[in-house]
Amino acid sequence: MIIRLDLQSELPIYTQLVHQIIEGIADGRLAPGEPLPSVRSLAADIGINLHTVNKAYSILKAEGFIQVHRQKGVVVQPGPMPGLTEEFRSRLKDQLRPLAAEAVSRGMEEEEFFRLVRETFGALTRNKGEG
Amino acid sequence: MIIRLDLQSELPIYTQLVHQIIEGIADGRLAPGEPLPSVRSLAADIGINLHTVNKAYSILKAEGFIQVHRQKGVVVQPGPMPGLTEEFRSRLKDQLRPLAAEAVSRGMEEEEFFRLVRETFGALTRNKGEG
Amino acid sequence: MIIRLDLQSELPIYTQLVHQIIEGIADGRLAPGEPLPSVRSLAADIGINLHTVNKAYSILKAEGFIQVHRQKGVVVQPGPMPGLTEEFRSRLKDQLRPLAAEAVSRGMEEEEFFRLVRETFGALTRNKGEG
Amino acid sequence: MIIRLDLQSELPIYTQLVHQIIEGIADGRLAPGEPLPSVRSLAADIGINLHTVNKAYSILKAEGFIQVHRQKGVVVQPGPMPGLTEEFRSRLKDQLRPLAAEAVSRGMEEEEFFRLVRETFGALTRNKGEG
DNA sequence: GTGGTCTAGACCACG
DNA sequence: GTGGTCTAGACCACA
Repeated sequence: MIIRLDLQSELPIYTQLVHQIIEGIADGRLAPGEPLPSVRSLAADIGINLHTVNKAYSILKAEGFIQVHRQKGVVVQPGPMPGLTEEFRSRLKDQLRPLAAEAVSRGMEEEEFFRLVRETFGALTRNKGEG
Repeated sequence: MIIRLDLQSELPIYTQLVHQIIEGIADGRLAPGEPLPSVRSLAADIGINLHTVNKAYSILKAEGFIQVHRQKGVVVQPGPMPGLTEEFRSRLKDQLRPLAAEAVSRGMEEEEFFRLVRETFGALTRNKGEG
Repeated sequence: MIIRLDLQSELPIYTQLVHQIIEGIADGRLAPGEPLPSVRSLAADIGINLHTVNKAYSILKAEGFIQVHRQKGVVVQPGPMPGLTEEFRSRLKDQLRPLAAEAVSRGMEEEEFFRLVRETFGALTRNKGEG
Repeated sequence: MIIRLDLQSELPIYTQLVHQIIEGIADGRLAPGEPLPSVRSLAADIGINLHTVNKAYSILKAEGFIQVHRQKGVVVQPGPMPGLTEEFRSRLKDQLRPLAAEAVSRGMEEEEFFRLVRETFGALTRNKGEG
């Protein structure tokens, strides 16, 4: 999978990495059980330190998106993905609120906001399973 | 306006402050031209550092959401609010993507995601102008 | 609080640190809301790297035993401590099992095993609140 | 005997194997003098590396829980099992302490802790000799 | 001054 | 070869 990083971004590299991998899982480019590159090789590939990759993997592991097998490697969670907990729904709403608020205060109509959301969501599910 | 801060949040306090004020503008609790508390009084009210309030106001001013007059104080932008630039649309999509991706990975249906977005957006516009 | 580390132990240093701090909370030497040393000063005090302390603090934070305030410092959880989840009970039993099994296979009587457990547990609660 | 392994566990596989066999001895499923599968067959049965089984057997042999004969194979210690050394008592207490401490911090009552210990211990001795 | 992030490089346990 | 741990040292955002 191709990883796109913006080293100038305000977002930490490991966060971008987490996002990219979750995105890969969401749109089907990363299938359950599929192996991920080792921390070393991924770090070398994208030109960052191995510890940064490690941190991203640790987060994904803690959240249940990937599994780390002892001294073997890393795979996309083959079993059930982390589910729709209330904690997640709550976090999602907390993160949507400032986005919606800025859109509203800039004068964005409900219609356009929904269109943007639909596009974003649709782009993930459209190709699902083809990857 | 009541400001809610989470001092343990990963989000910097000044960012939370920026969000809260934009939210206030979005839902109408803060009307154009309405005066905001001075840096000093707001800092004292919510028990945070002067610099923190200052940084939040600076960002809001730079983005055009408020005006800062040397003597007269701080007011919500009385003229045209910052508009729907392509830069904003692009940023909005970039920020929506990881949220949508995690929702999809966790098995959220399009329907529920839209419902959450609608709720969040609606909560802002429902009371608009009444505040 | 005095931290005792065994650098030769099979247990990672950060794990020992986590244990020591939880022990301090359990026996009352560390009261809710009490500040903990900064990562730098603690690392210097006990002669280890700041990252190792950081990892211990991160784990304690993730589990809810401490709070990390932005750019201020670290305090023992002032509110409700992490509770008695089923996940914890399950983990506790999983960790007790091999201990009990080795004791049994070495011929330890139930009576002595319980006595050891009672001593260990009692040593924590005996001085509670005097710390 | 059925061996249960968790390949995602933080515990090394060989440690899990050691635990399982000691547990088998403790609860009577493995009687003194009873033959154990060869390194090769056990490794094949549970689908792990030869070296891993070998390491587990080496530890069990070093501690005195099993005997390894060049040709005759591996048997559960037919003579006296490793006994209740002070070294073991000390290790046991060191391993119980962090468990008790976390339980106390999480607000577990002495009563429930003992109940869990009793259940765990009892589960081993209840069926002893029947296996 | 605080924690957060990132880099670089090392050694070890594991399988 | 893999991830896990530890060290050392640097820069930054935050308050």
